Amino acid sequence: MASIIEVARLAGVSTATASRVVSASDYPVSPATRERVLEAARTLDYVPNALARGLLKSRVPVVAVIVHDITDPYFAEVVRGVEDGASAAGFLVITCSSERNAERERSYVRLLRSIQAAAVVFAGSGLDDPALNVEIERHLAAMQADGAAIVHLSPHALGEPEVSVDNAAGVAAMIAALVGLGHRRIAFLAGPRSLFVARERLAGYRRGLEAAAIPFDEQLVVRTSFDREGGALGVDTLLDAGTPFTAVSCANDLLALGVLGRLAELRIAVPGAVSVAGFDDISTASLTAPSLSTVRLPLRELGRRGFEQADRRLAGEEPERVVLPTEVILRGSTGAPPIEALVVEGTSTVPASSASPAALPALDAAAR
Amino acid sequence: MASIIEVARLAGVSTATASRVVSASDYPVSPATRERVLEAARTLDYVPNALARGLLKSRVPVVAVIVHDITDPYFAEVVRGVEDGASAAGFLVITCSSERNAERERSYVRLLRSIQAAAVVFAGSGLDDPALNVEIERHLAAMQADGAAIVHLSPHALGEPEVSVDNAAGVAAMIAALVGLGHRRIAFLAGPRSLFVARERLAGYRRGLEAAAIPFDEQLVVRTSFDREGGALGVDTLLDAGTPFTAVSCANDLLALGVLGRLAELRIAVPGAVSVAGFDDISTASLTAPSLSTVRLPLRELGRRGFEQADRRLAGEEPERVVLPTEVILRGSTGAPPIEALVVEGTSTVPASSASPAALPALDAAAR
DNA sequence: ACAACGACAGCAAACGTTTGCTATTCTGCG
DNA sequence: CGCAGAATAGCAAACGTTTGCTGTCGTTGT
Repeated sequence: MASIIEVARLAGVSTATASRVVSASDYPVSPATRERVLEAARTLDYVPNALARGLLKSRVPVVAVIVHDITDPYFAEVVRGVEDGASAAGFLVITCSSERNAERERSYVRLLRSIQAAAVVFAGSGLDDPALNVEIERHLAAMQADGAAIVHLSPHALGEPEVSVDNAAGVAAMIAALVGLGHRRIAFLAGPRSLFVARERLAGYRRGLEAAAIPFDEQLVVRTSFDREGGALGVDTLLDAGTPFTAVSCANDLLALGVLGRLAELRIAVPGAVSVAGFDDISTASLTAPSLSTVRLPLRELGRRGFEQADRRLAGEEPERVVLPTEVILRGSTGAPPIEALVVEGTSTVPASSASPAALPALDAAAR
Repeated sequence: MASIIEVARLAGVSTATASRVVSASDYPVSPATRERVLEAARTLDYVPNALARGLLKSRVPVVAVIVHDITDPYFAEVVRGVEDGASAAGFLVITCSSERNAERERSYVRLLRSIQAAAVVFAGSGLDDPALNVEIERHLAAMQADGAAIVHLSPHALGEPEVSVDNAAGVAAMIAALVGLGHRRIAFLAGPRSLFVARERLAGYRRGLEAAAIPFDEQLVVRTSFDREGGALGVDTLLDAGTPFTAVSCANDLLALGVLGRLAELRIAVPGAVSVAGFDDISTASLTAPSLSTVRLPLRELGRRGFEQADRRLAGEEPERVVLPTEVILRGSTGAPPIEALVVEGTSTVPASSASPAALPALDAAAR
């Protein structure tokens, strides 16, 4: 691998001059000399060594996006948004998937710090591992002190994200829509307790309930992992608990997909017996049977703004907090609650714990 | 950001000794000294500078995966496979999405070369831009000469991939399955002409036809982009051409998803009027309505083997070519062809170009 | 004709590591 | 008691850049 020294030698100039030519500095170099250097660089297939350069400049033109799970379409879409902006601005984007493992996240942050990445964008929320978070935050602080830009797209241990989506309002809006359809007993699959974003969405659920003057029932919220398995498991948990419900709202689409799957296995009609709603509007949502009602998040836009924010910081400008709006999309998986459920709800105010399973009359343990 | 010099000073040792401690070299250092250095490093929050280290060692413990499209589940799954292996071996994985843009791919390769990544895994096939490919190959050759491992998971400009999936056999098997169901007029959505992998799959289609002694009809293959839009467009093209068909086999699932969507819009029954088959078995495939028949690829395994291969090369061992098997998964989107079509096929051997549109009797331009 | 200045080129230091070699200390053995 | 040799520690060079400073022209203005 040719170095600038060889380029300089071949061009018959000093390394200083050669450097000034190849790095497109604004230092004056005569056209003739410049041409000779360029020619030499071409001949030798010269590629500047980013390490040496970064060593000196303490910054490498890379923006990293840290995601929880690279197979989750939510993150894929956000990454693409970041790419939209970053590539245009001459940065290269690298994606790091923590697999929801705080230790791995720590490793990535360390790597990024040690290669002096210009910016790191956290697409997912914090991981709630106190010990490791302390370390991660220390790295981030050090990077920021070094001039790097750190941007969060979700709530995290240290506070509010720079750019985000109004999760709580989104869920609340979906709850309102469900209530509008006639539902009163709405279960909520909240995702993992450890994810900040999951907590926000849960808060949205409570807020939505409150707005409709429906009492919160702990029995109706179940916490699982943020994936399809979690959704299936959630259905089982809900059914086992025996508390009646006519709709289940999920903290993300993957959960809802799992719910749909499990419900289909159990031959429970959607939306006939139970309505199902997701959150995120990943591309699969419109393809399922029935198609999934969900809350659309401007994911790509979120990524784009995330980069914008980073770029702004790099330029020394003040950050500017932005919250993107969401939109409820009603598709085939939601409908009016079954008649029996309405009757039960309408005629009595049975306490949740002792309510009859009238909302799902056809269901008993044997059916599963 | 504390450097090793400060650590050494604080510990009261030379940088050499400090380096030997923090880099876990096997050079002997007395326990007492070691402890002092470690303590100092902890106090100062020392993080080794990967740039300086890489500058000297000419290798950074990073394996990069280059994909075409980060939102494509196919690639996400492969990346995850690479991560499985790489993380275990102490490498960090970074994903670079070229967006099928050869120039961007070139930039990534340059970056990777210039940061001395230990390995780069190409998940997708080559991009068929001769000029840029020459440059990319030059970079790769230089990296390899430098000790980096380059692994291809798909056919590319310079030849066979180190690890791959038997694309042609997979498609051929699907064609055989379709033929087994009674289909004779099978269209093929081939994806873009410029993708090597698309060509392989098209070859599989021809081979499958040949095995069933069905003549190849150029009218039945349509080339589009490798995404949902391509699938929808493919349906339109096929219908416009007027050549009858009872099944459409797609070169990937995204195309098939697009086909399913467009067919639903046109109210053409699947599999009643047309059977649809995909390729890849992305996770969405089992969730659509009807669920998608497809060819399952061991994607995660592919990624895992890809890393294995890279690791082997890094260790100086000989590469070992491996081809992973595929499996046909028949779900709800395929079935027997409609009766009318069978009659037409059975009673006459009308040349393709003048065949009546009997295979899709309910269809005319007005319907769309 | 001379001073002053602008345009260009080169020297060498610095970035933060690793490592070959040399220097020092200590141990144990003859 | 002297010495070989093991066990440690340190010196300094090297990796490939960038850039402040200095030096050398040639040109312009008076």
